[in-house]
Amino acid sequence: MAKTVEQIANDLNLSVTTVRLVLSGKAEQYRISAKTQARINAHVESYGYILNHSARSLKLNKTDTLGLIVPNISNVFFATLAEKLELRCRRSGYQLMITCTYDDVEYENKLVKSLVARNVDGLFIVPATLENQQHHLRLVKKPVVLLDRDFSATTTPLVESHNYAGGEMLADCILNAGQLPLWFLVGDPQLPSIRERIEGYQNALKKHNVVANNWVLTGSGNSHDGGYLLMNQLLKDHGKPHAFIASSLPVLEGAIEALRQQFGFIPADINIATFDEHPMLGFLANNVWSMQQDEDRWAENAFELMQQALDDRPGCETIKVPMKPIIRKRHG
Amino acid sequence: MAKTVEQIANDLNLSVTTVRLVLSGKAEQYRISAKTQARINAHVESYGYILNHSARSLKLNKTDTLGLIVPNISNVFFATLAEKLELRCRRSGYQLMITCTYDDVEYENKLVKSLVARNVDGLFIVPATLENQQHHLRLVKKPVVLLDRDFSATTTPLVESHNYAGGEMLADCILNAGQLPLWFLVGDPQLPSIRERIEGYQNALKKHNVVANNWVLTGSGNSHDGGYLLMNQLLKDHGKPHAFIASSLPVLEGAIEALRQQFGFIPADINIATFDEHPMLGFLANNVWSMQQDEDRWAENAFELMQQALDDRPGCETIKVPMKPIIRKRHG
DNA sequence: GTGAAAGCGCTAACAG
DNA sequence: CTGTTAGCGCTTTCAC
Repeated sequence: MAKTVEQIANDLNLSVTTVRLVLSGKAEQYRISAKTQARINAHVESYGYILNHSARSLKLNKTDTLGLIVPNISNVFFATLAEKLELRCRRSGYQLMITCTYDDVEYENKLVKSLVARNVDGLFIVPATLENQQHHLRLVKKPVVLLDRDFSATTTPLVESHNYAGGEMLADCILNAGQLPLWFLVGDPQLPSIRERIEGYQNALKKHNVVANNWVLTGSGNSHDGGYLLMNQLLKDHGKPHAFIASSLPVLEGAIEALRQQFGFIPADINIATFDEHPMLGFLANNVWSMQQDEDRWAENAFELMQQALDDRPGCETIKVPMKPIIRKRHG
Repeated sequence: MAKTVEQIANDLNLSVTTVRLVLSGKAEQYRISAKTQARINAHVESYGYILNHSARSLKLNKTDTLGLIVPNISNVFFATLAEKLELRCRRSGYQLMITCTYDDVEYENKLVKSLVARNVDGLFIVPATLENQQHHLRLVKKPVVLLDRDFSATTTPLVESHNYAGGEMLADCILNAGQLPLWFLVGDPQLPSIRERIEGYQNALKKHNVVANNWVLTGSGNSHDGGYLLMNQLLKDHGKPHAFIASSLPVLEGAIEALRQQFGFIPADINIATFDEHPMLGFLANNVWSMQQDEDRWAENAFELMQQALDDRPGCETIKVPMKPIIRKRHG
């Protein structure tokens, strides 16, 4: 496996320029003789050639690589988003570097630094906090597109779901089914996306002329354990709920586990709503409403914003992607 | 933001060596004067410094980056594996580059090339086929660790689950519950891992003195749709099953959907077993046995093998990681 | 049609 | 304790 252009040139007694021109498909343009082309092609055929990106990017100061920083990738939403975004980037010749912070703010800062050091051409980031976000924007001189969390205080391009409308729509669906109170189990009330969902929910209540009395239960952490604790608290204080909304799938998982543990089974008459969609929601016997986020459109929009920034056509849009309700009706 | 070491050196009227030594923490070792150190640190404090990895890797011919190629990352197992592996790599100072093939063999080859061009120090690969695997091993001169699929015909290090034992154990569990026939819905019978699971299952039947009569149903594709078609075929040919095993979660999802569609609900008396674990399996009212793969140990072992190869202590082990059964008993 | 050479930012070896 | 220099493989510019 011949390595460098120079080696090929030496082997063939040609100059690097000549070899480069045919390797980069500009043979015709510079009218390299057919014989020379053939010699070079034959050599590559037998020894191979793989361009050295490190050298290229050192020279050109670009890597054709973009970075993605998400909290974690075992979360289906982020996993799907990462996948779609990788596909979209690749379609335009970029390799996407997917990394996770594991909800560690320190780690997140380090990741940004690591990716910048690796000379990525741009960065997609789901920031954990406003402070993190500002840290990144200060540090990174390359294009940045923020995802999922609008802490505002910035003119950086951003893509998120239309959380307010989503919250309202989801609450609306389940309110139409008529059971009250409608609890809202919230994993992480600090996040702007979650706050918007809560506001949407509250507006739906208002439109239905329902007076809520502290039906929003907030806990610590957008996780299985968070949901478990929230549901146990709910059971203890108010008994079996008739209807509830979970702020995310992990929270729902925990909540369901608490129910199972309390009753020995999952009471099928509880109306359940959740943000994010997963085929396994079909495993529940209950009425289930889920609010699906459209990762395809996220990816498309996020890449479009990145492309603009890379092309030096600034733009500082915030794009809100609509969510879509999925309905699973209980039997009978 | 001062950029290069050389710039800092110029600004401060020092030489690059001096600056480098303090930047790389070797100030004490080379007894750089406290004053010089202070000047340099102050400069970095105010203007910042981020090492240029492209230049470093061009010089050292290493990138401190490892590549991971999996079929897709929206599959929980691979997502979790990727996450654990990223953590493990990072713990030893490597950045992991996670990429997906989307089950496209051409794409897989391109990815290998792309990562090699980007000069990764080593590659973790879940190969789609034997041909792919051999293609990669021929092309890649860097260390490779194979994952999940033992097409054999190689002496390359490999990590997989102990699929035979897992298949046997899972079948054993559900056979103890006593309902026959015990169907096996298989998404992708070509894969060596799946074949081993089938063999384990068959051995369990033998040990239970059960004579099976074509209870293994194979379809096309390890996917939701694959499972859906398999279950519909089963329903058509043999009516409602009493017990079945799904070869993976996507297959199970499809199978459950078919059941729901047929009966309007999921008959809770069907005994269900599946490979791979997910908290949402707890949403089912049925008896559910799942076989959990231990991603932590996968990550640990895979990195260990990689480390060995990077250190030039070859080794050509195949490591089989045990699986663990999770049992969810139906109420009452 | 082909060649020669500079330089991207870093590291390592050697020189004082 | 600090400075100088060559060179990693590529691209670009200019020269013949």
